[in-house]
Amino acid sequence: MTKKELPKAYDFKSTEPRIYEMWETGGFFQPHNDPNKPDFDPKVEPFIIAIPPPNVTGELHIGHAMFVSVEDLMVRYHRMKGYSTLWIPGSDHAGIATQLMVEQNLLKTEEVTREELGREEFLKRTWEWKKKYGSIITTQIRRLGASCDWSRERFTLDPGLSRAVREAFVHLYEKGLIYRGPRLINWSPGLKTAVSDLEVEYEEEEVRLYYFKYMIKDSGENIPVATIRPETILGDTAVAVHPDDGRYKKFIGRTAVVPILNREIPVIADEYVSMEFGTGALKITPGHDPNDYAIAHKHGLPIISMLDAEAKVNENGGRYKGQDRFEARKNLWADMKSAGLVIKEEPYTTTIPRSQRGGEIVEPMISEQWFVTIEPLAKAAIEAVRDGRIKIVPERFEKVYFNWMENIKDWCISRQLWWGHRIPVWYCPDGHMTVTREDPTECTTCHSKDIHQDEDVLDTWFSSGLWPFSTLGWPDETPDLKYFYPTSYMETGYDILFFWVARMIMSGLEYTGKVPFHTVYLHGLVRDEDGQKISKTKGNVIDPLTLMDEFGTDALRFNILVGSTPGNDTNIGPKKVEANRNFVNKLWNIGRFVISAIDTLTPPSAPLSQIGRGAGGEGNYTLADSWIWAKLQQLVRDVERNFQNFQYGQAGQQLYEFVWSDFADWYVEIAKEQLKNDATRTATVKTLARALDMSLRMLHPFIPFVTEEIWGHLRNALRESSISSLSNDWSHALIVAKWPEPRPLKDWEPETIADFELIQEIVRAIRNLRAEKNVAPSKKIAASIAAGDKTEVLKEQSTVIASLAGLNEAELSIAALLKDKPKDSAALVVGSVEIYLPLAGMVDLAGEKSRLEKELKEAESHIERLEKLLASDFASKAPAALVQKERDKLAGYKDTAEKIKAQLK
RNA sequence: GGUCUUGUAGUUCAGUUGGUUAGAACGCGCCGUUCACAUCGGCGAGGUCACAGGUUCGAGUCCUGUCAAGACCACCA
Repeated sequence: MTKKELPKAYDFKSTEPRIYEMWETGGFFQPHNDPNKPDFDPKVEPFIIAIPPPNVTGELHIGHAMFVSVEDLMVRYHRMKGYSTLWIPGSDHAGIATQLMVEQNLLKTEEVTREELGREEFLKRTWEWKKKYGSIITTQIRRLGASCDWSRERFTLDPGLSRAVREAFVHLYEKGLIYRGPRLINWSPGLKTAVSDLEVEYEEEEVRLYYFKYMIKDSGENIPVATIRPETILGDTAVAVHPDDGRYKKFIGRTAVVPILNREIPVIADEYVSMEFGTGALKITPGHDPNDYAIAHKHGLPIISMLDAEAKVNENGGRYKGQDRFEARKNLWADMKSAGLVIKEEPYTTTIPRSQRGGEIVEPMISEQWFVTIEPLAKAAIEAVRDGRIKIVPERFEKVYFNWMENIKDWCISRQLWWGHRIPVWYCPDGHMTVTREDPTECTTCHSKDIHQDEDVLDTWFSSGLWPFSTLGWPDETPDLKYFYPTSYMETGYDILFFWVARMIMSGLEYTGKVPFHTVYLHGLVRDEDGQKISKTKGNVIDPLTLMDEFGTDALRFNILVGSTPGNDTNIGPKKVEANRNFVNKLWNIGRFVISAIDTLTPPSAPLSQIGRGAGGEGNYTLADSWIWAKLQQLVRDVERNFQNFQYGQAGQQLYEFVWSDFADWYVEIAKEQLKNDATRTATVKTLARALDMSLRMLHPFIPFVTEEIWGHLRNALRESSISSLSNDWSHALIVAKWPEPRPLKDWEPETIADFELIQEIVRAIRNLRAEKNVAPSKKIAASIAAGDKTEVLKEQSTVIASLAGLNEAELSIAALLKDKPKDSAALVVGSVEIYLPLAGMVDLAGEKSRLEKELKEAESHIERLEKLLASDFASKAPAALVQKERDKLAGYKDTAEKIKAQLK
């Protein structure tokens, strides 16, 4: 193999597709322990996530990037940990969304409506549409690096999943938990279908409140009533007042007259009516208002529907028949005005129900629909979270979950659409219902062959609710279902906790008897760079594809994953992604450096002594080698802890800081010196390689492409080198490499870190002074250091100190004590170490005294603070180790202060 | 009306069970490019952790209240 020069900048454009192809064709996305294969081992622990299925005709948006990034991170982590890992992908038929899209397209291209086309032909066209555009979203999800097992891809309208839907429906029906009947539901006039309570959004809007007179029959008296929907007067069946209301008591039991229609309706008393609000009297329209509906039931009032499917007034509306609801509102009000029934109208702010999909105002209407009796299902679902079988992360959403579940209402599952699972109920002319798992040929009650299927389809969420098990083969006891169910994590946005998560829990428990997953992880929503909610009208839409084109997938993923916490919203924007692109490039260049060090490694000319600790156990390791190794062990422990606590952002942050601040800024710089030296070269290369290797492993779930690419180069370089024995885990791709396991803290680690930190402080202090005094970075200067008991450590590190601080090593003297205080020098005190830089002739030393005085003042303020602290109850009540730490600090500051004072003399 | 979240540097955010000099990124100022990386390096400025109480030896962190921003649920016509 020839050594290729790696480019200076990481080329994600050519790398990403190549790496993904390698993973996918290499079979790395499939569980290594496949229950369908003969060598299956049931003892290996599975880890599985079912993807939140995107809409089949949708296009990638930032929300997809969010969940794909988080789930891919979880999946890659567990895969590297050795779990038999499966991320099962798929898409959702998305009834309303898809049907609307196809309808609109038909109208535009062929100028036909779906009604003109007919149900069968329309469905044929929709399937064609799905075939044509359904792969766009999955291609785009691949671009994000998703390591899903595409061989197990599912679609909610697949035969298998449709069978699951059928089974679920029949199961509920047979159990008596599904019923059909006329009920007051939310009707979307534009879509001409019922929608569930969840699909209605309430928004505060400025409307008008209309006051008018309800005339009492055979008298000149009236009851004033207010409404925001005057057209519903046409459907009134009562006027209600509070039983104790002195103003209206006398009218209770009398008859009121509906304006214009002159229908006679009773005046009733009900405590629901608030005396304080409005006029204190309420018109009752049971056919078009949920509260009125309840009152009508209580009082046995008739229920009148006065709107048709398109929200036009029907035959019950007299002369307004055929008019649109808003037109009728205007006309009826005008007529009432002429009739002298109008009192006034005024502006009013209230919440208006609008369709989540179409945005139009939803009308409560009486309609024949299918419902699921939800209470028993909800009870079991509440229990599962309460007793800990399901854990929700972050925990606070459990409260939200309980609150919703405890107040849940029956679920309207029928939709007047064509694209979806048709309700598996057949009717015969006598009205018998046949509900079976297989399509029937006759009525099961009267054996009539003249049967027809219900026209409606099921709510899309009915099938999505089965997703964790329907994708695994349920209702069949497939090997996948047996091994992988219940699934592990359910990862999704908190915005669909009710829509989807709650329903999966109810369905899972009801149909499989098991929880569908043991952990729910809820991520936040994506906001723009300034924390603003993303919306098309604001024009701040963030296109993940553009960001990936410009900065690469890894950069986008890192932005999404780092700096966010579970359940909290995350900000994303070009600036941030750019910063992460820089990190990816930094990592790439560390990789280039390490690889070139390996490639140019020559064996030492003489045998080496064995000192120090580091990447390969005992060896010829320097302080820096041991230090970076100790830091790396600490990092492994921190990252592991954060992963266990779902603190992925924190883990990513720590990795970022380690790579850039510790590894690149310090260790790599020192390694440059150590590589020049025969005695330290081999251990340095080993350390470089191992530190890079472990960083790549831990970063892989965050930024899979660049880590895989560097790792491949690193592996190749090591294979050809004399240190190929460094790790036994180099045979496969990084995606299946072993996750670094944390080791307990070793005794030598804290001291090593402390010693190295002293070196860092000395270097920083010198750099600082140089910058302050404007000493040119290229200018090598001399230095004398009085190091006290740190003399030995510092002497060992003299080359390092000299190279990092820009000193001339030949003119660097380190001793426990300096016989003579160098003249005309700038003095620095770092802890107990004194540093003299003879800058006379180069810079003006006049400011030295005041600089030292400033530092003395600072040290003294610390001394004062710590003495106070140690004199307080802290000394007696705080843990001893902590007190000792503060005592040590105090001693350090005192030492520093003494030394500065000596300088000032 | 109920529940919840957030309030930390100019901006956007981290800050794990309370531990005593509060961090990052971007931005800003100064200096620097043969030596892995200008998609870079060095140095620096910038915060009374919204406010007021309380618990504690000790509070950005826990409790109570206030203010501000936001979310969700439920809603009186």
